[in-house]
Amino acid sequence: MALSHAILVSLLTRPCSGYDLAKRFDGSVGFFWDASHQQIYRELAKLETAGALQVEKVMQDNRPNKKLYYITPTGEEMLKAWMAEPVPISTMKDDLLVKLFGGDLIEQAVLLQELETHRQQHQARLAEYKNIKQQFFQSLEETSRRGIFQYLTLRNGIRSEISWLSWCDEAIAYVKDNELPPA
Amino acid sequence: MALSHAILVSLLTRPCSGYDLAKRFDGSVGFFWDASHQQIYRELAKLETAGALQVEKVMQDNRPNKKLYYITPTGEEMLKAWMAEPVPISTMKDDLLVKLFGGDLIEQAVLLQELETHRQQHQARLAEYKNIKQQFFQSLEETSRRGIFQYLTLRNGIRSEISWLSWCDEAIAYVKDNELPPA
DNA sequence: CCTGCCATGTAAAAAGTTACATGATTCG
DNA sequence: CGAATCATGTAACTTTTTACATGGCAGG
Repeated sequence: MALSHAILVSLLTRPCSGYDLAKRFDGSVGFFWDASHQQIYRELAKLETAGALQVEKVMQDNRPNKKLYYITPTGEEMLKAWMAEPVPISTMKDDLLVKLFGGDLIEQAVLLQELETHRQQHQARLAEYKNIKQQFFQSLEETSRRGIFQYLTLRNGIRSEISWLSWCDEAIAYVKDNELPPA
Repeated sequence: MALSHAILVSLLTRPCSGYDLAKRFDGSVGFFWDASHQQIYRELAKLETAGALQVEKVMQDNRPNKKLYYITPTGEEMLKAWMAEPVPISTMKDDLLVKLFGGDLIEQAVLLQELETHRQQHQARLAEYKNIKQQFFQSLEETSRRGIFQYLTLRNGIRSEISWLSWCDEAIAYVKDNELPPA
């Protein structure tokens, strides 16, 4: 049930439409929670029924009308209640590591290609994160408390990508040059 | 459908029962894939129907009988076929980061407690990983190729936990002492 | 003219979670 | 004597994924 909380927390910053939310889950919020637009629309409907959100229909010319979702006091209470409860540490699910575990089964060139593609994707994400940092967190002294909390989630993403990059290098060195990973 | 692949890759090392598999998904394989025993039993039945696995019933005294699952050539082909296909980089879902994003909503003492609990859990995982390294990867020169691939997945876990620990320190320093995170 | 953006959803299938269910043995 | 380990599953429910569905406007 944490998708609902991710939606609520995202709506704290600024009320928005399902479409906008979906884009956020592809950016900032997407650093720590992933959701498709289908999930989001369904969850928004549920949250509205539960009284956690209020909707305002916005008529538009030249483009489809949209629904703006606002978090209600009830919604904020729900979020706070959840935040007060301890949550378990997240579990991992990573296809690439499953592959690597059986890495000796396939042609090393194929595996190498895959590792290099992944390395590139992590690099791209890191660049994106650094970009956001430049754009929104130029001066931390002037950033609000809420902003700092959001910056901390960004820091987590940056650290994670750096960690992945170094790991990819290790793995690539082994597959490519048979270089043993560090002890 | 990647649970099936995680099971297959795990059965490459050694045929075993659903119960044993569940324990592995709580340890070594669990570093990169999480699954409950219910899921595993269901998936094993499916894989058997698909011809990817063969079962041998083992009668035992003093303890319940069990079913040993072996991967078949068909199963190995399925796994290889999947491994040859590129996989997307994994998406993240982390409750703690959702909480942190809205960190200013709750009492800082509560948040601090949560961060410290998580830090402890990451530390425990790291210790576990290092333990496995000591036990099974003492000498990499003498480790088989397959073993090195498995070691690489362990390295990923170790790197990830180290990264989390440093991040927790940053977050704790902010919540506790109002110390701004690094730019 | 075609692609992509804006904007909303439905429906079916697959995967994952939670709760229930059993029962002997071993260890402290 | 009680808890943990071994060993297997079923059933109901929730969540996620994948595919389908629509339609106007803007820019190259």
